[in-house]
Amino acid sequence: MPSSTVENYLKRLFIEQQKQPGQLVQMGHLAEAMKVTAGTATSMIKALADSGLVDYEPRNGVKLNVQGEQLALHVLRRHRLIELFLVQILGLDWAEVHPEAEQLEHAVSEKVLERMDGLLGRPNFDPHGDPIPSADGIIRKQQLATLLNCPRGQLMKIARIVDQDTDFLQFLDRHALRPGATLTLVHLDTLADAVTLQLGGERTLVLGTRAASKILVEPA
Amino acid sequence: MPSSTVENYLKRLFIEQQKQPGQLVQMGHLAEAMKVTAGTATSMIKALADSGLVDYEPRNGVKLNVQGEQLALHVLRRHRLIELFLVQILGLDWAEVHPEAEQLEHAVSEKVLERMDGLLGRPNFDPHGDPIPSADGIIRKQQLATLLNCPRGQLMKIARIVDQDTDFLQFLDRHALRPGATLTLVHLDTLADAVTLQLGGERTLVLGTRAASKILVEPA
DNA sequence: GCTATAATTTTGATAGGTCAAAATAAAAAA
DNA sequence: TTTTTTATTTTGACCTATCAAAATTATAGC
Ligand SMILES: [Mn+2]
Ligand SMILES: [Mn+2]
Ligand SMILES: [Mn+2]
Ligand SMILES: [Mn+2]
Repeated sequence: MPSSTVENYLKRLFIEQQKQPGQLVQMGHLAEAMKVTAGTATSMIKALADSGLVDYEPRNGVKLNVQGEQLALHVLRRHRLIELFLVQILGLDWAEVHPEAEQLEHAVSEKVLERMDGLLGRPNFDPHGDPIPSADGIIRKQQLATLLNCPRGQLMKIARIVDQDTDFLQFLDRHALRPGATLTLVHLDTLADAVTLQLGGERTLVLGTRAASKILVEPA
Repeated sequence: MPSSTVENYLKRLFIEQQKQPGQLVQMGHLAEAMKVTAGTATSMIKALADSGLVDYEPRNGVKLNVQGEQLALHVLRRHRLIELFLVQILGLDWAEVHPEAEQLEHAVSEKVLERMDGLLGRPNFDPHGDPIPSADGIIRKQQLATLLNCPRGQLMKIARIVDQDTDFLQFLDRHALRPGATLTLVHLDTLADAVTLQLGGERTLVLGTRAASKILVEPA
């Protein structure tokens, strides 16, 4: 049985790998993401390599192998199902479920997870629009535009938010920018580094490109 | 924040203390209950004493102090509320929720617990009939008879089962012996070390005194 | 009161995770 | 091609939790 530390590393590796497909994850990058020192990351990765969960190229980087990826997807499934459960069944705020799920994902058994899944009606997406891997470890990868590269002047629907920071999510929530909400990209000003959005009614909102790139949309 | 190991020791101390009120819990007894060696228990208890959670008399035994007891009650509350949640909301079997709760009790936040409590309607008892401590750490102590010392020939209601072993609980369940069920103590045979029970209908059941003493009842 | 026995505590080790600081290797700059 | 900078790995330590085995009490028996 993998420890929760191991589960966290695997999950993190999967997520970082997806951001730069094909490439190895650098030690420094991993250490930063896990909030540990580089030396700690190195020794952990060596242990994971010994357990046959990752391919490690010293001084080069690391990637999940097939077995590690399956495990990571399993943890990710638990995390995301739990998030949805907390929102749908217990009525927690979607902006604050991430840290809760971060703990619970290591404590929930297969049996309990299966019940949650059933109760939720075998959902495909979590409250942030992140896809939920299937029980057999398959994840649908979506091809979504960001608010920076989506068509201008066209009504779009928010599909996913790729940031788990509670304060950021609460900010979005205050402007009703949640998965499912619709909006239009009015203007992208590269010099000002900002986008102008048309929300419901007359409301207009200006976001910096950093923030805008975290909002993934699809045609409404 | 106490580690889950610390939480488990405190909970165990509380439960063992209740079995022999007033007395100190012996190291050997604690070690046995925690399934660790005596040396491990000793060093853990010394650590708990240093953290100001228990009163430790070397060579004599240990007991929770006020602070430790509050913490223990808090863990017990989490454990029991979770058990009820698993049965009522997720539909798990009451015979198998204990080990699940044993993990979840360390991962559930106050916020999540509060939602569970609300959803369950502020319950007072868990699926085994164990009382659930209140949020401010008060536990009602019940004065219940066992199937060994309850009045004979009188209809009794099962109030509580004081054993968490899944196989034993499933055995009870097969005979419909669950909290809330009614039955009559027909005969207690001290020589045969057994009791004869009258269940619903014509059904009769003979239990050894060891098993019978784990079934707590009250007048129906 | 002395001895055998049982319970408890100590000691020395190990495993998992972590950090700070030193050593090393690779990449970039000069 | 050297030198400097940056990233990675190693080393030495520490903390929590655990065990096995040795040392130390207490307790009971005689
Ligand atoms: Mn986690
Ligand atoms: Mn999510
Ligand atoms: Mn526990
Ligand atoms: Mn219970």
